Amino acid sequence: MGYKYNKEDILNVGYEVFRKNGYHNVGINEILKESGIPKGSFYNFFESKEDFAQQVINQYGLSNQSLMEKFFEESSLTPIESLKSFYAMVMDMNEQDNYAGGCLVNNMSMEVGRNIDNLGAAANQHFIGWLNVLAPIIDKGQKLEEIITAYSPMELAEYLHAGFYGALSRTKVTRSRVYMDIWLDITFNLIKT
Amino acid sequence: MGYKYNKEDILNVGYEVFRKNGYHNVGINEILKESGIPKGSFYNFFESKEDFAQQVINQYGLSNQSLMEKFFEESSLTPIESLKSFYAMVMDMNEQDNYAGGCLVNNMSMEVGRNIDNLGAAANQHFIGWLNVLAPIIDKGQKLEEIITAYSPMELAEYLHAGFYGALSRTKVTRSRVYMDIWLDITFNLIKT
DNA sequence: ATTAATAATTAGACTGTTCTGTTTAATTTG
DNA sequence: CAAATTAAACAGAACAGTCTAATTATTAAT
Repeated sequence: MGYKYNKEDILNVGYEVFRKNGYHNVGINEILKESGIPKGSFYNFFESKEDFAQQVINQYGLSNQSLMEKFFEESSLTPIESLKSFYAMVMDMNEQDNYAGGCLVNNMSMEVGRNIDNLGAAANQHFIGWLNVLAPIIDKGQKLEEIITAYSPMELAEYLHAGFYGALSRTKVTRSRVYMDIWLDITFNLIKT
Repeated sequence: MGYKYNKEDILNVGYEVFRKNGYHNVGINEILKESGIPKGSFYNFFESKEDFAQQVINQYGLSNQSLMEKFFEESSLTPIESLKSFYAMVMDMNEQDNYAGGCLVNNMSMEVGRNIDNLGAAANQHFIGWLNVLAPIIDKGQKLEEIITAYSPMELAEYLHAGFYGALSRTKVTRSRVYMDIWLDITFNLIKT
């Protein structure tokens, strides 16, 4: 028999709350209230708010990477179509969320990436992990002559990554997916052979 | 003779501090300390922290729009080269800043754009203002057959805008302009005819 | 198997600091 | 002298984190 609470439940609450409300805008008490655990238990599991946030980032970063790997493994489409359908799926998820949260790792990276070194480094590490999932798919697409070869797979992966997050961030204030859809259309028209 | 302090000095301090450290991470006391004014004077000029931040956003948003307009007016390059050199200039400025702050309006839009409506709306308004500076230049480039015509000037403006901010945000955690430079190269190769 | 000892977890009151914003009085300007 | 501004003490709430005690789970001994 385990104890009453477990870390993962608290991390999941942290994920949702941080993603929607940011880091400095969220107090520990909000995490406690949402997860129903008392303060003593929280500080038994986590050293500090910063340590907690780092574990939240790591949990989401790794689970998102698994999701990406699984998506591309299971996809029966060609590389470029597979990539496009991946972004379309993420965009659908964001629409269902009413464009409220965006990506936790990107939000954290922007808000505290330069002020809290550990959190910035964690965010960057997961970005690199995700890019390393994209690059081999792009490589395949290039070898199949679906995707332009003027740039390396990693360069194009960064290009997709940056463009997508730029477009995603626009949805936060426009509350519309219009330009995110256009981003997808333009990007995949431009990188195809 | 005016009084001892004026709003613009305080707004400039707010610009620098908010840009580098965010909104919720910055207390009024930090603004007071940096600008050397007492609390009473601050609340004489501004209704609240939120009101202050909104005026900071508006001042920077408008001044950046003027800077853009002036840049393109004075540029002797062709439209597409003019656009590219504009982004190169902004990238240089960001490098000189050691990738520490990024764009105030974008940062605010990301951190509080969805939680503090007034600030989100202000950020979005300035984004639209900037896009409306870019679009006519893109239009000219299309008419000169320098730029692809498959997408409208506004669509391409959003594409540049989103991609640039995505690439810019990457510099915050990588502390390197490598992929920002690659973004510039890829983007302008892809949108040229 | 039961019990005793130990370790981990739960619980929430409490601390000291920082937060935004208020208030009242002094000072400066037109 | 009247209005605007300056000045800083003050208030109340929220903040991250600590502390002591209680309960619960695990391990060791019998």
